[in-house]
Amino acid sequence: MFSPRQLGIGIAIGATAGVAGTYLLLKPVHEAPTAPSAVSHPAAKYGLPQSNHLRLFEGYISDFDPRTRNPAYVLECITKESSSGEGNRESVAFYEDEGIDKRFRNRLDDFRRSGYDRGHLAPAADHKSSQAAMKATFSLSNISPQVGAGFNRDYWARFERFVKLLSRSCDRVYIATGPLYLPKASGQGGFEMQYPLIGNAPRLVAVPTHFFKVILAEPPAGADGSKAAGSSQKKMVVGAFVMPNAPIDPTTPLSAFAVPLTALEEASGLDFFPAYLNDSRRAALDTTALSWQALGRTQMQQATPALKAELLSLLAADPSLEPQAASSSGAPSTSQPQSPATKQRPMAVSMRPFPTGAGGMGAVHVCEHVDCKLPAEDWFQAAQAARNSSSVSSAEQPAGKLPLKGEKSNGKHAR
DNA sequence: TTTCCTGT
Repeated sequence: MFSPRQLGIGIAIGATAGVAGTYLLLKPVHEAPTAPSAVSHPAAKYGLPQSNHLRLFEGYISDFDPRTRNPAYVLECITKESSSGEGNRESVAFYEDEGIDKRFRNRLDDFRRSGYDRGHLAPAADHKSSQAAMKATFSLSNISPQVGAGFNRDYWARFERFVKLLSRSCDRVYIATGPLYLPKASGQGGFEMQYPLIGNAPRLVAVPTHFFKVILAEPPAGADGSKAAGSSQKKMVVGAFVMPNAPIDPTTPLSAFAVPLTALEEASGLDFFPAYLNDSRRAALDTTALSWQALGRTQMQQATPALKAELLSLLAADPSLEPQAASSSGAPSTSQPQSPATKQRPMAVSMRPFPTGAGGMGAVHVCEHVDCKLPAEDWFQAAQAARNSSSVSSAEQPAGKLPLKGEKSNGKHAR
């Protein structure tokens, strides 16, 4: 009668209903919605033990798990507007979430000299519409310990940028991000959990073995009247990805990390986007996700030049080939006229055909919507180079760097 | 168009 799942849903609804405009950084929002009086079971006369803390911030929600001292998940919604603007992280510092009791929250000291980065789950770059919005992402209730080099500062950062770019081809992008603690196979067919912890016992912060992102993107509303007619055919864009909290080969295609939602939900205990995902949608998307994962892993493991060329040709297939599978897979329910809808796709992203992709009950996998390759691994260097060349607008020579070196050497010589 | 850490 009072299953944890029902409770969770009730809490979520109660909390979000009160959010509207009143989210405050320091307000202990977890107290109101989880009031023990909400449960009338006789065993709960003196209240239920509290284990999770729902924290509402401008731009995102964190469901903080005090056992691991990580968020259980962080949920955000980004748009082109929210992810661009004046927000600047230079003047922002991480801060402890005083809305969580001292016994339960993670602390700045936990991360100091831990060897791990303070990794944003809702990325700072997703919330640049105002300085306040960006600052909110620096609350430690949005932070998990992440491996820095090779992961948080590299592949994961590129993944975040990939997700952010979805907000250019979709109206709204809903993203659930969180840690995973995945067991390893132990000797005799069993499993065991093994992961580091940082901080001081007993107030330890778990270091997740993996991180996930679940993406649910709304297709753009018709910009013109002509598109409005086809709006019912616009498909939601959905995908789930899981990556190890470890350095990742920068050449790995993103599709190699696509996972079936069902598997992620079974591993995490979380039911994602329950107001949209139902069993049939989930099943269709899971099939597609496995296909993309297999493609990506094949690409990763057997990257002989010949196979690379073959895969590249497959990936670069003509966009006009788009969802043929509706006819081939024999899903009669999805008997939509395909021609108008497919031609109206947003610009700047390459539409990709994939045989098992159709029949997603109104949804397509992320890898069908855009190339599930990440931007070039040297995109930061490229951006820096572009910045340098633009700042040295008149003089194209790299001499702009020389004065810096000269200053340093001058300082040394002065001594 | 990005992540972060290190001292006194």
